[in-house]
Amino acid sequence: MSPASITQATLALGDREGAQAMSMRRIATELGCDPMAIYRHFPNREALLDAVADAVVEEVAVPGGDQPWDERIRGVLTGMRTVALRHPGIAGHVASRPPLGPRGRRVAGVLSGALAEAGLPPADVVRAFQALMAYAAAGLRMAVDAGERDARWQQVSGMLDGPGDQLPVVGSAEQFDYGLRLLLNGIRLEGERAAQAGRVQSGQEATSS
Amino acid sequence: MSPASITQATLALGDREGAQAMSMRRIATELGCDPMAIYRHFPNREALLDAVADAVVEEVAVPGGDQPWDERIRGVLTGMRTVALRHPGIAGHVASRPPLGPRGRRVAGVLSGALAEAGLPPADVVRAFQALMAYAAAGLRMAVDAGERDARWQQVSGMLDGPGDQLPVVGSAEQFDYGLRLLLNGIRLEGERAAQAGRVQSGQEATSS
DNA sequence: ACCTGAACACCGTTCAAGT
DNA sequence: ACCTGAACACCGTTCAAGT
Repeated sequence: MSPASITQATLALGDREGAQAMSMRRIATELGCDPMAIYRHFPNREALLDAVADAVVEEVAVPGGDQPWDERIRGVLTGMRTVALRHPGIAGHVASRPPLGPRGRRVAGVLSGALAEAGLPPADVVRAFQALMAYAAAGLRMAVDAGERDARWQQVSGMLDGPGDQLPVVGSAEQFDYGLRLLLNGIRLEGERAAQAGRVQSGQEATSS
Repeated sequence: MSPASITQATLALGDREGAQAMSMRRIATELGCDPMAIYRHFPNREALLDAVADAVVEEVAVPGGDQPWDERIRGVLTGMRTVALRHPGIAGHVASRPPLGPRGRRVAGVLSGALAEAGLPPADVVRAFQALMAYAAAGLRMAVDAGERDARWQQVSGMLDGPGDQLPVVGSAEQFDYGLRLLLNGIRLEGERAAQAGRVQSGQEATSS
């Protein structure tokens, strides 16, 4: 009985039987102990789920620094999505929180480094970081909901009278990539503007209108 | 006792005492009836919350068609955020679902119309629509969480060693607007590319490389 | 036939009683 | 001092019993 063993058992239970199986009582049954024993290692259920989410984030492969900044952002965010979807029980919790556990900071570091390299000033790095995390969380949640919760997102496609059957599935990887491309395009533009403004301010003339 | 009166009572209760006050039992107490009476008008709790969310979406002002497409998107999405935050009890539920109730379709119509006007082909209208809804939901959720749930998002600013105190507050309107600008910039670029590709395909030459 | 409320199968967490 | 499990204060929903 340690924080790590409780975390692992909770993750396994969620993988096997879904999010609502991860109750303190069911987890205790899985561990063969009293529900109250868990409270000796975690202050409450939320703290335990945070630990499980952080364990999942550890599986995300961090792209090497040799790749261009946009590829690093794409890699780390699609990695988070893929890894979380391998663990359906905890995916919803991963989506609802920033990756700020000990393991999650690695991910945050990649993102902020890449955004700085894109040319964003420090204040905008924070803004863009939060926008990316928000988008990644929502994309993950759509994927989770599409699988388990309802068919309502499916109606969206029907409403917007596009080319019928060939529309991207809601919450799909392709759908996720498209939104990410929009954001990365927007970030690239912001970075270029900031670089140009910097050049003008330092006395050099801009080369294009 | 009608669906509408139950919906209104639930909304008022949530506004006054928060999300977790909206239990079937508390709602029944508010209405002065048996909890089971509600089930004669709604199949389950989720359906009731959907109705409450839809009632809130009705308050969103739909921008006039004379405004440019990006202003219409900005207007309708910030409107959803503002209106939802006026009703903190149900805001989390609004964030977790697409606005597909009878009233929500108005919002969906504005977005898809604006995206088509931006020059996106039909399949991309659906993709961009979903990306925008995902971002709006996540931004709303950040605002809700920042207020009620935890201070963890606040740590983000601290980690990314920006200019200390002057960083945008997590979940703030300013933060929301920044991410929206990134997306709208990305959409504008996509629309221009699609227009250019269309021109090339129809035999006209592109004017720039 | 319609309506009610007792009962079922759960929750997370507290706290007093045991070792 | 440490640990346990009974108990508290709730859930959403079913269903049998009443009118």
